[in-house]
Amino acid sequence: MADTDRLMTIREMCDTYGVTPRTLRFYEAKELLAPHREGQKRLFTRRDRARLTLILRGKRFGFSLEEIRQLLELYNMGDQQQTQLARTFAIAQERLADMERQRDELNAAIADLAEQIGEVAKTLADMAEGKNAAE
Amino acid sequence: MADTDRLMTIREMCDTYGVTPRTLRFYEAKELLAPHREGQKRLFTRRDRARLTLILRGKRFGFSLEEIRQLLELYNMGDQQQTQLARTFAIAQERLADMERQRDELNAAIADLAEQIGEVAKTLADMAEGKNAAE
DNA sequence: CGTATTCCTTACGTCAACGTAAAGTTCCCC
DNA sequence: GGGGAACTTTACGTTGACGTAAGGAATACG
Repeated sequence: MADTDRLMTIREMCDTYGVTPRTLRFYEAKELLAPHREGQKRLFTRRDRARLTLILRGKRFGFSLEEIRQLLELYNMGDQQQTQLARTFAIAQERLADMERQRDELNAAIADLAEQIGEVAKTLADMAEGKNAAE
Repeated sequence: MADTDRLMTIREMCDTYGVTPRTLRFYEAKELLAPHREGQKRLFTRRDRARLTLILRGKRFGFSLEEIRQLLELYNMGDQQQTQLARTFAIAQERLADMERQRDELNAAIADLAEQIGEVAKTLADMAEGKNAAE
């Protein structure tokens, strides 16, 4: 357990997650991360690493950092006030619906693009046989 | 057929697709669209509309306008030179792979988020029963 | 005929998400 | 104790995708 609970320097974080120091400091400034300090040096906890994983995932889906920040609240609420919890719950449900819509559209676009590729593949095959496309 | 072949003004386009004039002019400047001109006014064809649909779709998946421009080439190649066709074909295959990866990640994230939401829903239900979350 | 609407071009402004450069600590090593 | 490695802060720069304002032309309306 000593391993997962290890505190990491900014450089270790960068190497592990493929980001720059600037990015980590930027996320801290935006209150997405909150590393500990030893003197003035940052030390990233297990919690920071879990959050960073979620941040990077969120980014791949086109969420803005601000949206991600709101989602992180959800992952972080054990026993808060009911009102705030319910509000974040609603936000998360909307995001989920968004993501499902996006997935559906993505699947449609994949099918679409695959079909186009198939046709181009045929054209290329014909050309390889020496046929002229203009015939 | 007079309907689908209708030429549309910039305002009709904006109303139909929910974009601003600036956006359409911007896409033209980036060579994503190529509307006809009547005097100096733009008239958008059926082809422009089809392309705009693809542009907007692409954007929802996080493709840059430049990437979208390259994809649009594919949708537009009937019989081009083999070299160029093959190159675009390769690009399209990479994009397709990207999209499939994105879909897979999206599905994982959806499952993830759905689970979190489920847990929060339980917490809310407990609270509604009057139980204290701290108990 | 005036003016109102809709279009146009040109060009500077903006916002997110960092990059990058400058200048200052802290700690380690020989 | 001089240097260099790894960290820090502050602050201006960059890129993509437009927004927005300024000023001009064409058509339509009362």
